[in-house]
Amino acid sequence: MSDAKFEITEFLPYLLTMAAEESSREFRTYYKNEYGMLRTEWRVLFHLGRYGAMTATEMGRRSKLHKTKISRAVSALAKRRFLARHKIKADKRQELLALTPSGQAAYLNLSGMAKTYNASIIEQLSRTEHEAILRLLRKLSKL
Amino acid sequence: MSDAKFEITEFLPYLLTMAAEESSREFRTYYKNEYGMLRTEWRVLFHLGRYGAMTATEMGRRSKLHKTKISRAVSALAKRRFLARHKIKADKRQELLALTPSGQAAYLNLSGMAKTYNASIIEQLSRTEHEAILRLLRKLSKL
DNA sequence: TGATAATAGTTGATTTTGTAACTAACAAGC
DNA sequence: GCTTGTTAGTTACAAAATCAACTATTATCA
Repeated sequence: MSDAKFEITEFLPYLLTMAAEESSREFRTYYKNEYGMLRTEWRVLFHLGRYGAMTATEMGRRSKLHKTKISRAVSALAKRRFLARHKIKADKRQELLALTPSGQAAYLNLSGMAKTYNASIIEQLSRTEHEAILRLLRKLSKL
Repeated sequence: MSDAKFEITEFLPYLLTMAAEESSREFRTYYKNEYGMLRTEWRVLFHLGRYGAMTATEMGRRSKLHKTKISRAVSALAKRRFLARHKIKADKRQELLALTPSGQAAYLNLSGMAKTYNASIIEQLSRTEHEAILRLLRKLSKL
């Protein structure tokens, strides 16, 4: 950088956005073509599959998705029977969201693909690079 | 990773998206609050400021933005007099886009802020980390 | 108790994006 | 010239994201 003109390819928000879009776009074909899911739906599915049944609020806390996005994703997934809503007796406002068997199957399939896809990116990096990148991304994304 | 359960915080498309959103969100306040710009508009402004006047097609090639996005951003910037369109005699389909003085001023201000903002992120990293990250991001974003 | 506030989740209106179709101008070949 | 194909850029419509307002329920506390 020093005092040369500022290049956009040095600007991290820009680079991150491009890299995120590119890598997400590629993975998107899996959940979109095979299950007709949107990204938010895939994320909700993932969270339920990976961390078990939870309420929408808990989902929001974990996934950092806005409640309206979650609400719509849950409706879409419920309509296609990937998840079911269960009433909670103690509090009628809440409902427990849980994957159905076909939701489970979709989760297993997609998360397997995610793992493979991820590995294919990571194998291009050295161990040190990989660790540095995870550290930075986690810090930046405030996870 | 090995054979433990796959965590979403290891999944690069997810981490990149979160980090991109977080870092972009923060910078967005600058061009949004002070100039009422959208991200695409800021990018167009940046490209004109940094690389000089060019046509919309050339802008698309450099910025990797879709022509409809560029078209709309240019309209918005032209309406607010940040840029002006100049006819090209040799080809009536094209027009040269160039910043006006107030567009120049906005560019100088915002790119200065971008540089500072970027430096504040980078200073948290070692030189090796910084280089590793730039390399990965440029590779992933296919720049 | 009963009034007020807070929480869970949904819905609607507005804005922004994405995709495709379109118009106008130029290029190439006959 | 005339037909066909390309290219530059805009517009229209659909999909999605964002933000605010809303309903229903539970919590707080005088």
